Amino acid sequence: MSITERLTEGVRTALANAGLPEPPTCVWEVPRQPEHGDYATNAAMTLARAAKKPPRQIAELIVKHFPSLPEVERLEVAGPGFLNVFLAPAWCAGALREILAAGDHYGRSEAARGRRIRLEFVSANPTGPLVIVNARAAAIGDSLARLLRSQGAAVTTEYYVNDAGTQFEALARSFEARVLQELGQPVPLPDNGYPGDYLIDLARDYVSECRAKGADGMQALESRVVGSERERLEHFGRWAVARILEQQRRALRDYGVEYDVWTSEQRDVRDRGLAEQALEALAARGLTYEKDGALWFRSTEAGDDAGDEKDRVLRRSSGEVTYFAVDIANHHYVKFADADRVIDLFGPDHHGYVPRLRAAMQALGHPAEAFEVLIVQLVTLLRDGQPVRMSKRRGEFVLMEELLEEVGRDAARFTFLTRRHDSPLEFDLAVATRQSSENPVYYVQYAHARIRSIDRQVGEQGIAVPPLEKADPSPLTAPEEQALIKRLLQYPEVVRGAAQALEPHRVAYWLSELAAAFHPYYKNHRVIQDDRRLMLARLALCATVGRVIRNGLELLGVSAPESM
RNA sequence: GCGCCUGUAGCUCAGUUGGAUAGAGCAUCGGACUUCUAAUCCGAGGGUCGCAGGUUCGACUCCUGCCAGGCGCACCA
Repeated sequence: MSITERLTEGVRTALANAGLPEPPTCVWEVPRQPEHGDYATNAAMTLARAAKKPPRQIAELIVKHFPSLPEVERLEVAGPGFLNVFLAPAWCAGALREILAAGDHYGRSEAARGRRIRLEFVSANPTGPLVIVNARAAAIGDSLARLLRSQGAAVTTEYYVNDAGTQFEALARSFEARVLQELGQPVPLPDNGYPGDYLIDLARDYVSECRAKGADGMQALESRVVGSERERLEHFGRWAVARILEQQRRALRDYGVEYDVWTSEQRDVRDRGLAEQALEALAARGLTYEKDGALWFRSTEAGDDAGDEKDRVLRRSSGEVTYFAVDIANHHYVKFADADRVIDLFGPDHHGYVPRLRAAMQALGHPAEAFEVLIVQLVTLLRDGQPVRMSKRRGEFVLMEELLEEVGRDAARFTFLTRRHDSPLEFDLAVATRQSSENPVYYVQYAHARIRSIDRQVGEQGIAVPPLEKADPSPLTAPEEQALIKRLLQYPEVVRGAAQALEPHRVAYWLSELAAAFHPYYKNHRVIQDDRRLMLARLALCATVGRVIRNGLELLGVSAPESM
């Protein structure tokens, strides 16, 4: 049980003893000012109306009837009715040993045990390489998966491959044109084609691979380019998608992001006839109608509050199902098949699409809270203060690989994770590169490296150290030491809060604060010294800080270096 | 025109689900290395929380209306 849970229990007991009603919730916060205690609650103020007593009086009653707990040194009533809790130093120091014993388990919980979560992120069209905003979504999505798993949830991460439909065809046509150009034929790039140089490179690869197979290969190629349109698009499209997907997968792997599932729109949804099945399910609920030869979804009736009060097409008059229809099927039959909660990370260009998808999910019987969409806002890339224009269509962009090369994986991930996902982000490449040594990520990592360095010194000096989780922490009486320990005790609740709110940036900020508490301590107090009892206690404290930094950085997918 | 996101220190961003005197990093200025790593530490300056109302014991946080920027409003995805 966490500290705040214990405190909440104490408050409830006190209220019961005092004959007062219980609050619906008891929210604890860590006050900004140390003199306001280690934890504070406004329970008395929220109770004032129901109890018909002034807040301060209620708080006094809580203090009077509060049970004796080993965690608590004293309680104070302050301000308009705050209840401030001061933790007992001896208990805090003792908790250090429990953290060390918990090891990489510290910060984990079973709060989400039994929850099955499907988490989709990045899912860029397989029509080009990944770019910077994809790196942002990858960092957030991957960290979310780690956070949710740390709370016991069974998370399946998914990359949805949009390998069908209009954009797939555009890619296929563009690639075919590049192949023909490579063969010396002066064919133009189609309208709405993809002009990027990467397709020229791919076409060159394609042709040289055919050539490498000798006469057979070239013959196969020649028969391909004269096939029916459907055959040609299928062949060139599949080939290009497979290559581009492989590039994307490699870039993500270099970034430390691996997926559990790569869903193919064509293979896993369309070929299984799930779209038609979804349309029937909606029709059975009376939520579709025919108009102008097309099949429509009664979006507004189903709760689509996008504001434009328009119904949405599910099947075009041409007979083709829309992306929307396929997506409904994907969510309903594929994602929800083995999950009770579905989370999608979308770009801001898709936010208008969310209400209709949400409406469709609810129409198909999924509770509103079971389907969540996080909008990951755009990254404005600056180079020397000037915005870098990016357009996949015009073939101008900064690749995810280039970002990694310039600023590094850890710095890139940490930077993305120090912003809320729904906040637009400015990323100045020149600044990030030039000032990389002053990036907050290095501040946190350096704290870890310093701790490791102490361990190395201990080893080199031949100092015998018994298992630190059994060390006596009572010599840790300095204010900085007490403050560090109390901060370490907050970690599990920070992680839980971040997981619950789907906000990994909370962990990143908290780690910076932990490092900010450690560095001055390191400066002012020598760990290795003659007083053996004190040294062992400090070694235990440092080991705990190092452990928590490792655990926290792991949740962000950032490495904890042994030395820097 | 309608909808979504954003607006907090010179810059980039946090702000604990409505709490106490609004914070961090960078940048600027001034100090600290004979000692476990100076990618560090100590100190200083810097604010009409876009604007105006409202809700209440209390508002950066919630509501309404404006202003500014970004994005979206297809039988595209």
